[in-house]
Amino acid sequence: MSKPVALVVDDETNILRFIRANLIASGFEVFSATTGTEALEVFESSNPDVVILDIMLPEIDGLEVCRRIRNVSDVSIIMITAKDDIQDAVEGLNAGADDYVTKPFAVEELLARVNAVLRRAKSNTTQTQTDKIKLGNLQIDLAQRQVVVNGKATHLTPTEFKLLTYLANNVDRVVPHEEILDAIWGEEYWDCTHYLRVSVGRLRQKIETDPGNPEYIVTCSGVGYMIRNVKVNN
Amino acid sequence: MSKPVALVVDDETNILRFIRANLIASGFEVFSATTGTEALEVFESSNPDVVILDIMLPEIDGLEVCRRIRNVSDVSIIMITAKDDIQDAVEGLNAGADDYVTKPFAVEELLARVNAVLRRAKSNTTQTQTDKIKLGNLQIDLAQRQVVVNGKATHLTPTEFKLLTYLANNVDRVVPHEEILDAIWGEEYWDCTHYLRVSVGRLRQKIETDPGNPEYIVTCSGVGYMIRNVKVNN
DNA sequence: AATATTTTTTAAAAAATTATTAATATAGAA
DNA sequence: TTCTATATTAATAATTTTTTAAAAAATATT
Repeated sequence: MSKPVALVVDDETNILRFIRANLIASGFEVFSATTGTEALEVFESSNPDVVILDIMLPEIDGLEVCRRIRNVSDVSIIMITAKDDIQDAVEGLNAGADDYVTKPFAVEELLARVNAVLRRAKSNTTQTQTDKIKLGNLQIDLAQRQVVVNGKATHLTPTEFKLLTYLANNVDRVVPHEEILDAIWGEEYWDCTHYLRVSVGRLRQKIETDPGNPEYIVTCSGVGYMIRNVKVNN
Repeated sequence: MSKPVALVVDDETNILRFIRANLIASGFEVFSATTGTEALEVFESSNPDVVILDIMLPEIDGLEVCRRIRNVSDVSIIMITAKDDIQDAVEGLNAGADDYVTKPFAVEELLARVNAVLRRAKSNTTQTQTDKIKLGNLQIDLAQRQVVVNGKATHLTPTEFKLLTYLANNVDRVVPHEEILDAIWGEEYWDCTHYLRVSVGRLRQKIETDPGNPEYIVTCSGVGYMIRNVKVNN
């Protein structure tokens, strides 16, 4: 593999330079940004393996940047937060960060976190992330975030896509409502089966030949949903 | 299923009483301890589903208790830590805790965490539990929540499924009506043998070759039902 | 064998769960 | 800002599952 790519976002240029230098010394290719808006732009173009993100930022704050990145990517994110501000850290994790370090920090600590997070990310991707999942006549293209049903490309909304891939990663297993809600909407939504129902309904409209008699996503009354690897005859 | 068991460890007896009361109100069976040493003893004997653990404890501190429990068990552990002490929280998670709440906390928050942690733990076990039970020509597919009889898959309703797996986990033993009702419907239904009869009837329709002369689920008049591991000749 | 008890079967009513639809709210993009 | 796509919410229709009750069959008891 070539050099890992890091994106560092901090408005204090001293700190930014400092982190940059150390990451480069550790063998990273480093991009940087000093505002939230710039961060999102650079993120698009640099496609980093890890993002190091200060919470205090002008324009769009770090939490918001984190959420937006999370919306479109599973990249590793480490937040930098002021010491003793546990609230920030917790919010960061809720917004989808993988870890955080408190300011001021020793470089070694930051590097250790970065490496730990990358290690975890790597072991996850080798396990789960093939870039295409096939289920009968259904193809899920994880990279392009679209599905191909009977050869026809179909656009899915973010929620629909997450829902479909979650189920697809658990083929032939009834996944309980709670678990799906946990995974897609977040733990605090475990109760909101109605969200799930509406989304499953829309997803069926898009991927099932006859949405009223679903082939792929079958419902298990009282329990949850299961996606089936349907047999096709060719 | 019977009540979930919680172990609460705190040296401040006011807080302890407070948490106890709320957990009991939420349907938990609660054990408690006020020191680290006592906590480890009670843990052994009570075998709880979740441990709520204050970090500040006399004798052995909460972190150490957490580590020692982790050494021998995968039970869910929630740490209670002083507000703003982010270091504690981080160490707690490193020591193997599943979550933490900061003091002072609202009861609702603690209960929400407890339930979230238990939900996660539960969904993990359903995933890992062996995914098939075989009894002669009968296969119970735990992941897909269906039975396969002579190669033909049949869908089961929640009650039917619970009933069948309960019996299957007690092969070749007559399970008394009362016990089944306790386990499937709940202890307040121990009396409702008619529910059981109807359900057994429907289950037989689905799994027996000749429901009138059941091979698998045999009835023991006046006592209960037994599922048999029938021999097949191949 | 006759009677009582227990169990099975059946069907209908009731309850719970799920699907569908449409209106409203929200977020991101032009 | 306004526009567009998406998500949430709520109401209602459809379906599935459970409960209830009663009659028929089987089993046990006297």
